[in-house]
Amino acid sequence: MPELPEVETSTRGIKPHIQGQYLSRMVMRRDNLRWAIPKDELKSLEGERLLEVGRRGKYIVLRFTSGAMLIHLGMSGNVRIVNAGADVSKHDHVDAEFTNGKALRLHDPRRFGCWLYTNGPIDEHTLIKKLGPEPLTDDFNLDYFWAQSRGKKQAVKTWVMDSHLVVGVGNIYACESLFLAKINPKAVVGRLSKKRLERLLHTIKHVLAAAIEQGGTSLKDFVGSDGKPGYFKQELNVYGRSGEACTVCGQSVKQITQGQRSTFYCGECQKN
DNA sequence: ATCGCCTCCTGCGCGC
DNA sequence: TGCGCGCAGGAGGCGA
Repeated sequence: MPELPEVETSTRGIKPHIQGQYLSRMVMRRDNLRWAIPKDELKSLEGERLLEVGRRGKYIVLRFTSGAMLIHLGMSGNVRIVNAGADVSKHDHVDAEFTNGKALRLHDPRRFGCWLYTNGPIDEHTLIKKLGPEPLTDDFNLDYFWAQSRGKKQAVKTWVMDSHLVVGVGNIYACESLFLAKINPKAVVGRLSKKRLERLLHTIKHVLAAAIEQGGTSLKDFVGSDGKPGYFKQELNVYGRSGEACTVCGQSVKQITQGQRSTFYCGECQKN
């Protein structure tokens, strides 16, 4: 589902409605998503003020006075602002209701997402502390990217999708970044030149920034927090275009499988 | 340490 | 119309 631009768009969308508000009630309609929902801990935040709505990687972070909530949308999740108590549809698993009458609602058919609690420093949470740098910050730079690449025998496509290397590069943006950098997704990371890694670094930043600018990619499940779809899909060069003409050279776009995920690329533009 | 495979789950589009 | 199949935006965990 959502890749980083979608999560960022969601975060920005929900923020003005709930940041600074007081949590009135947690409504949890299931016991678990990917992991158990820590109901008692989440309920312990009722009455507290939501100090900040933020994002780390693909986690939406809601920071309260004595603890925080970490929300991940998995493959099929979305969050939106509804009126507290609004009609519930299938797969609306959790609502966080606020005293202004609004609620943050998580909808996630496949339930690969999660809604967790932590009362320690957010950066030290088990799932957060191992995450790589944010792609749009200077922490994600050529020195780092180059150093991480040396000695790696992995294919570059699966490597850039590892959130421990850099967060936020999902299947769509990995394919699109490699296309724009003219690098074959099967290329072995440790054998890529610094020049090519520099190009990839820049295309990743560019593609993610452009996607955020446009409100995320609109595929099946993604709906922004205001209910409007994103508009990036029309700009995709290779993702989901198997058999169609490459936008640059006209050759048929190829589809292969890497790490149990589909990879789309142009055999002509991305020869090596 | 590194890598690749498996897994969680529902929904949708396709071919028959 | 119905059924079975394959595939879908993530990523932790495991075994080799």
